Amino acid sequence: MTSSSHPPAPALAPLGGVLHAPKADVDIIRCMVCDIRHKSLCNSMDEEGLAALTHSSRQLQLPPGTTIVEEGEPALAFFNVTRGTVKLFKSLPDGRRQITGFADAGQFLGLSTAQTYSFGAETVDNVRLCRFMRPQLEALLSDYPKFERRLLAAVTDKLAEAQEQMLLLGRKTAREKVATFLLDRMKAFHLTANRRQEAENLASVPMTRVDIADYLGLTIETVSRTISAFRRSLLIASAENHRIRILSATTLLNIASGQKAD
Amino acid sequence: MTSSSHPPAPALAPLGGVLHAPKADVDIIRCMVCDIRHKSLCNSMDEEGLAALTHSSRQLQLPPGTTIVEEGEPALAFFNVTRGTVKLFKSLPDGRRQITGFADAGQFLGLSTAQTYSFGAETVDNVRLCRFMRPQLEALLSDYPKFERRLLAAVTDKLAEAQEQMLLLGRKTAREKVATFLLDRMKAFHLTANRRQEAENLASVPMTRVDIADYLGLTIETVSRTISAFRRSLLIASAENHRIRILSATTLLNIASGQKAD
DNA sequence: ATGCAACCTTGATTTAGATCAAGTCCGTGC
DNA sequence: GCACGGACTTGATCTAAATCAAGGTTGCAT
Repeated sequence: MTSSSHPPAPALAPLGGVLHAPKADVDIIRCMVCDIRHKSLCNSMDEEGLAALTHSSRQLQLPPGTTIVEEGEPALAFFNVTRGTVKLFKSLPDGRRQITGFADAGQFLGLSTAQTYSFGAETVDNVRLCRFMRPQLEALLSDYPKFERRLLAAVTDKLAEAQEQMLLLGRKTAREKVATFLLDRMKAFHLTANRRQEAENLASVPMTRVDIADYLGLTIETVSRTISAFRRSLLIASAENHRIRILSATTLLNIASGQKAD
Repeated sequence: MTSSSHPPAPALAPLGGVLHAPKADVDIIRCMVCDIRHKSLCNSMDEEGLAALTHSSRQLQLPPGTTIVEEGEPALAFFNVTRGTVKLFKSLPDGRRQITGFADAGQFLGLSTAQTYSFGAETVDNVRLCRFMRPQLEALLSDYPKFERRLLAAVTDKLAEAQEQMLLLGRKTAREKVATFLLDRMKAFHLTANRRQEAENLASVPMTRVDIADYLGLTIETVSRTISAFRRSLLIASAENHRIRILSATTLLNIASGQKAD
């Protein structure tokens, strides 16, 4: 079994990275002009609610490899990703790591009922996110029932996703895992991209092979070999900017769901 | 990789199994006298709320192997388990199955934002549960903010559990998986048991080896061999009534968390 | 433009756990 | 009390993916 060690843990910025000095008169309408608002929790808010959201949060911009949440640290804040991709993970004492999910723009992270976070979170690429301190978040939940209901729905969806991922980790082959991953990254790109993609069938893969392996419960070598095999079979092709072009989504879908077809 | 086939699917009772003809005058205080109320969502309710819960739900009693929820069927109801153990699972078209969790007394199941259930659920042993139809559940959420907040917390906890299980499935060895499972079943038994256990260190294991294997992402043979090895090492011993006695919880804990100690 | 470092790919070999194959145990009905 | 069937155990063998081991790419800093 694998024992992927921690990444080099680059300069844990203490989350001070507030975006361009939040001039009150600019920041007051932040949520109202947010371009991914409609794809996030925030779409449950009316104008007044959006003002409250803006007040309750700070916007942060963080470079790749920044720690957002540290496993075991006090769970003080809740985050909404508005740009880029965040990885969530859990680790064993000896360094083995499981990435439990990637949060792309529009996704939240940081919920916890315990005093401390049971998981870690780190930026994959350049990330922008809104941080809500816990008391503020709780006030919002109480003041805006629609927001609370929306959060309940969002967590319920995350749970369904987690169950899907358990099926993948427990019962799929390496080939099936990688095919599933590529299709998921294509879906994520479709949801995330603003402009109707010049070319649809693209998947955004900003994470390294190590991250993919730790997400799929494989080693980097197996991930690399499997992707190479898909490329050789002309199911996918590389594209610029950490993108992969999906040449045959239907075939990948068959593979992902366990039909041995190819 | 495994290909555990479906269990014999015994006589899918159409969920008519209402407990002893619900005489209105008995059923009206059902929730008030419920002995596991304090261990469930329902502990968020005051007296009035409990009456509302009783009104909004029906109590069912189901024998082992009964289907509660069928993957892909309309998500019409939400359930609270009050007795026994339910297994939740997802399947691949070829029959491979992943059990995503066991719901013991006090746990809920059946939440979904989609029109249909993305998972199946089946009784493991004799199960008693309360069924809430979706419209009734939604009314409760709106009428009792504390209940909604409690549900949000419960789903958040389930998500944390799911992440822990992903770590197990993706990165733990067979030995570590089985040790983790046994400890979890001990915790579950402590939470569930009413009388302070005559002897503490017992784990309740009502499910078959097939279920355990499908939960841990292993085969029944590997589960069996690993349990035998633990027994030989005197870490555990069999007990009556589908119970296992944990002889060295600390050693199991070390194994479960990846220290190679024994 | 060059050299380094991180990341990725490919090949050879090993191994943990799957698969195949008998049994054994245990509870239930006759 | 016996035999049938389902659940479990144990052993022998196989294999998918891990591990070990080189290279090859790429992008950035000098």
